[in-house]
Amino acid sequence: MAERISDAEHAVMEVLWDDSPLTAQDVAERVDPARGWSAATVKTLLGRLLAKEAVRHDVDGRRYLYSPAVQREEYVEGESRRLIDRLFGGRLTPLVAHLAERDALTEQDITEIEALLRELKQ
Amino acid sequence: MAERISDAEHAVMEVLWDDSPLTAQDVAERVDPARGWSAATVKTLLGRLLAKEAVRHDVDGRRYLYSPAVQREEYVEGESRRLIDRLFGGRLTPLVAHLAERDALTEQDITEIEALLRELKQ
DNA sequence: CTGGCATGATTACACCTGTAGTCGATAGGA
DNA sequence: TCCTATCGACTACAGGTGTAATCATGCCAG
Repeated sequence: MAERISDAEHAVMEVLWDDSPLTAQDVAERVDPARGWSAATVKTLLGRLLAKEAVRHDVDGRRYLYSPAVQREEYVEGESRRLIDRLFGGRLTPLVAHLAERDALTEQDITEIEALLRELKQ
Repeated sequence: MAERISDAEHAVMEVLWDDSPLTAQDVAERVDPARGWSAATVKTLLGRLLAKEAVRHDVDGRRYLYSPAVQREEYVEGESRRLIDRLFGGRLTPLVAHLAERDALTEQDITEIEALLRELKQ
C-alpha cells in the first residue's frame, strides 16, 4: 500500500480521479496532451499503478475498467505533508509567509484565506 | 543551470545552507544521522551536486571546501511552486483549505497566519 | 626518504522512471 | 470458420537515484 506515485503516474491518476471507471484507451485519450504519450506508455503506467495498488481494475469482457484505489485527498495530503515537513519544519505558516514574500498571493487569495480561517475558529 | 536536486542531495544541501564552507568530512558528520550514510555516500552526493552546479568548491590544499551555489530560498520557491501547481491549480487557498480540513492547523497556526495576512494588507 | 592515511575521482550496481515496442490471446466481422 | 484488430502482458532501454567500494595521488609522520 501507498507506494510512491511518480510524476508520470500522477498524470494518469488525475484522469481517473476526474472520471472513472475508464478503459486504458479512454485514459490515453484524456491524459494531458502536452505529455505527448503513445497509448503504449499509458498502458505501462496503468500497469505500474496496478502493481502499486494505486488503481484497481474490473474485468469487462477482455478489457479492464480502471478506477482509482487511492483517493485524491489521500495523495494530496501525503504530498503536501512531505513538502511542508521537508522544507518548512512541518509548519504551514512559513510556507504562507514565503509565498507572501514572493508576491505569490493576490488580494483575493488573502481575503479568501482570511474567511477560511475565520470559519475554522468557530 | 538548476537541474533538479534529488531527495538525498537535498539532505546534503540543508547541511551547507546551515553552515558553509565545509569539507566533505564535515558534511558527512553533520548530515541527518537518520539517513545512516557512509562517508562515501556523502562524497558521491557532493560530486553530483557539483556537477549540477548546485554547490561550488574552493580548493583548500588538497581538499575542497564546499558551499551552496543555489540559495535555499530559490530551491524552496521552486519546490513549493511545483507542488501547488501540480496539486492545487497554482493557488494557495486550496492548500490551506485542505490542511485546515485535515486538522493540520493548530490554533496557533491560525492566529499566526491571520496576523501575517493582516500585515500583508497594509 | 618512504609508507600509510586521507581525499577526491572513478566505478559499481540495483532499482525507479519515462518512454515505448513486441507478443500472445481473443472477440468480432467476413 | 478464419482472419484481423485489439487488449493486456512482457520486454526493452537509457537516464536518474540511493548507496557504496575501489583507485590514484599526494601529504605527513617516522
